[in-house]
Amino acid sequence: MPREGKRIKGSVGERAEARDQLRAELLSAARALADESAGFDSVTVRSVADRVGYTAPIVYQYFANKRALLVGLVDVGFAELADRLGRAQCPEEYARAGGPLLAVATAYWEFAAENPHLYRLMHTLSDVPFGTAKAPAAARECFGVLKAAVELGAPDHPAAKVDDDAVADLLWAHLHGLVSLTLDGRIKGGPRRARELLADLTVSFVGTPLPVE
Amino acid sequence: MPREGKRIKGSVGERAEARDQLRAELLSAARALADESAGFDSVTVRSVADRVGYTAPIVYQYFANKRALLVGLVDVGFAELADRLGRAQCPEEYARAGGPLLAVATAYWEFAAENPHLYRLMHTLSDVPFGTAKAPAAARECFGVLKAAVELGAPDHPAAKVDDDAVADLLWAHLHGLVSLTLDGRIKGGPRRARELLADLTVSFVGTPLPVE
DNA sequence: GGTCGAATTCTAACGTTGATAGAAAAGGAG
DNA sequence: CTCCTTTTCTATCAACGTTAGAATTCGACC
Repeated sequence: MPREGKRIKGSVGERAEARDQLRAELLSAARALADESAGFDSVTVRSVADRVGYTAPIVYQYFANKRALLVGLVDVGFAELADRLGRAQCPEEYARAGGPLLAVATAYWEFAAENPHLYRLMHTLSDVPFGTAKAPAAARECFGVLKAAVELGAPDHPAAKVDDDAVADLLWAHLHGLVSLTLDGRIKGGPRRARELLADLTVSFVGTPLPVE
Repeated sequence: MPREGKRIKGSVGERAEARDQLRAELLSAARALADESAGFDSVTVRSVADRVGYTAPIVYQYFANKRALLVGLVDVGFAELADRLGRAQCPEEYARAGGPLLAVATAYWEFAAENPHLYRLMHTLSDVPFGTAKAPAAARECFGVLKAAVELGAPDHPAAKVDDDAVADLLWAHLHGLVSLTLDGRIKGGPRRARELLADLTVSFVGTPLPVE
């Protein structure tokens, strides 16, 4: 869709708005290009600019460099993931899915399945750490949902003795591990079977009774 | 270290040997460059060739393209991981580490900690699937070790009902998830705390007794 | 309403990268 | 000593990220 108005114009307020919109269009363009071809390797600065009807240098009016553009997309990704997880975080969804863990795990899985390239980018782009502070707000939000689910769904997990966040960290790691290996084609049987494993992941996470002798 | 003999020479048999050695040197050079700077992004065909005392086109005498060179390194990585896991797979190590799962998990963790860039490459380079067949032999070997450990260490895992490999798949996913997030700097507290989580991962994997009421 | 100035966008170019073609050089075989 | 194969390099290409500076456009002010 080549731009119609082409140049950004209007009063100061209108321009600020138009600038925000073009920034968003650049992000969408990059995302769309990654989806249409095979991943973000084939997304070039020129192709992104082309798709919104501009030439390459326009990108640098909105992002410091290509990497910043991709980091912008990572933020979008976490925002969408947070939204999806948030919608799973309510008693109705907990009940419908069969428990807090399953509800949250399913939401996580579905986001990754519907946005494989974006998901991969979110974990491929290094130096976007979010150990504690400095993390994108959306990422902390995601973590919060996982933590809430874990407190209800696996209150007696052994990792709880490490600290308050440990169990949620572990759940995130488990989800990411399964999703990541699946996207990489490293789980035999593909997404279908991996989806089954996801259910058992949550089952084992709440704690399996040891055989009583 | 610029080459000394420079040109490959000698009788037919000697040349085959020398070719194999140069191939290995190219792989080592790429690996070393990744370790010295920050990851494989800064590894260029020219820099690899330079490091072994040749010019860029030499690489294409040994690998179809840059990607093939990196895939070669992935194979090296899985071979080393298989070796390390294999050394953990014996009754002595099982006992020393506190069970088969801990032994295997520790070996996995240590490999990743000592070779972060290579580990990342092994999971970043897409289209190197090993769902079932076609997988590098070393990767199947790794899986075999995990499977053996799981059969001893978590015989009653709920995922066992999916199929024979399900529990091992899950363990691999859990290990990869924690390692991967740690390398990405996404676990607060860094490797130190993540290492603790690893222990609890295995504890919860064998099955936590539910509180008996 | 015409002019000024700031904002926006493009053209042109640079250095680097992966990759290829073809020339050059080197060594074994007869 | 000459030939022929193998090995290696020089030169070059197109594509990429990025930047400088020119050109254009439009709102604002007199």
